[in-house]
Amino acid sequence: METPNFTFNTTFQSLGSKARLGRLSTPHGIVETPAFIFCATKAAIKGATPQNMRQENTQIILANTYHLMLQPGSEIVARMGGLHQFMGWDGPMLTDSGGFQIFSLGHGSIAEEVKGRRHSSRPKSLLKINEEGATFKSYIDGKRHILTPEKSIQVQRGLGADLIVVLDECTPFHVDKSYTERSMHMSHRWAERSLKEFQKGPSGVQALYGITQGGVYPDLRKASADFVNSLPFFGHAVGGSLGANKTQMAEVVEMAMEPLNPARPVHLLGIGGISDIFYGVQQGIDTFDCVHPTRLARHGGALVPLSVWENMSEDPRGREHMNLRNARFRDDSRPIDETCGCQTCQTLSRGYLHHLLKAGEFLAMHALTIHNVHFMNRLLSRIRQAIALKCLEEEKKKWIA
RNA sequence: GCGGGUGUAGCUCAAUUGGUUAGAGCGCCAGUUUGUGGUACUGGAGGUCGUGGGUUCAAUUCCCAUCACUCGCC
Repeated sequence: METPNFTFNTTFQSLGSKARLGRLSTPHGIVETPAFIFCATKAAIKGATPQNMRQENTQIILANTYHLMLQPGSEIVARMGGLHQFMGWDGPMLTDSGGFQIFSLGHGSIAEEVKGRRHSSRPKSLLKINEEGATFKSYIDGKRHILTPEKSIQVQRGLGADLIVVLDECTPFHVDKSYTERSMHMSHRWAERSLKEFQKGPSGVQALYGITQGGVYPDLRKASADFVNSLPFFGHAVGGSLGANKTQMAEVVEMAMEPLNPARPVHLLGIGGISDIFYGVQQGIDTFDCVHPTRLARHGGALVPLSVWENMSEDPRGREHMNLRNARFRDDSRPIDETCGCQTCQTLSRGYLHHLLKAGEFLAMHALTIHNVHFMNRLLSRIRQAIALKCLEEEKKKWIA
């Protein structure tokens, strides 16, 4: 399973938990893990430039196969020199398989159900799913597309990210065990087909991640882990339904992680809350990705550590961000977080950001995105430091209550 | 000065032949956002229905007066 130009080494293993430090080496650079991967869905971080991302200490970003295959198409990106050159990001990069979007965007309610939520009125665009692959309508022009495991790998090859992922079916939370089991086996067959297609390509250019399925069922999670362990994937991603709430998610992550081969890096798909990251790290997760930090920024939310609430004499329990749209920030001349070193906190006040949000100025989203990106990179950096110093529990108390 | 029109939530407007706690959008106040269809979703506060009379069991609704704004004509 050695993939030329790609290596993953555990540089430190905690004794108290499964938390570990690692070095994930790619042709575009090294990622110190645990690390957070920001979502540049359509080859763009919404509201920030690649320079902004580098300036705020970003190690790695991700782009979405689903969106890019529809617009502008992987051929265009390939002709433009691949994603790195296309978007001006020369660091490590990952693309997902497009599987999740087909189900979450297509089924309408599944995205919500997957994460234990409800209500959605999106049009259904998923037309058919069978052994061959998934047929869906483009949300852009209604054109029919078929995404097969082979096609997903081909598209990702054209996009040219360092780390790529096998196509899977993301089962919604509400389905029963028998459906989850059948779906898991089909995703396994898709994984084998993805791997076979992957091996037809040039070696040493990209590394492939396999995904563990099994929903909330311990025996299925074990079977799926055994399966991905048995194939020569470079890394693993924890996928499928993680349950209906945070408590169940913790249980699922634990049961999914336990049997996975520790020699390979493990990515937890789509998770990015502060408390979730601490939990994941303690279960041995090496990388996370989530739209939360950047989406939250666009809605006026700034991620903050506990000290911010303490400085305002407010109860910090359960809070991970401040809503700068709140009227109480109208005449607050302090930065979001006095201890933050980001560009936004160096120059802009809460009161000004509040005004920008109220006035609908794009600058608000830009400034908050930069802050949240810096925050996540700082958080993960502190977590790595704490793991090395064997004080992760103490560190955690500085970020969440 | 004469004639017409309009006055309902902070704003733009709805309210069935007069009939129970007068609605919506936006705004405002707050909450939610976890493998991103870029500005979504949920909840909440807020009205002496221009003012004063009158008719009626009952008036935002009908009548009179009055004020404000507005259009047209002398």
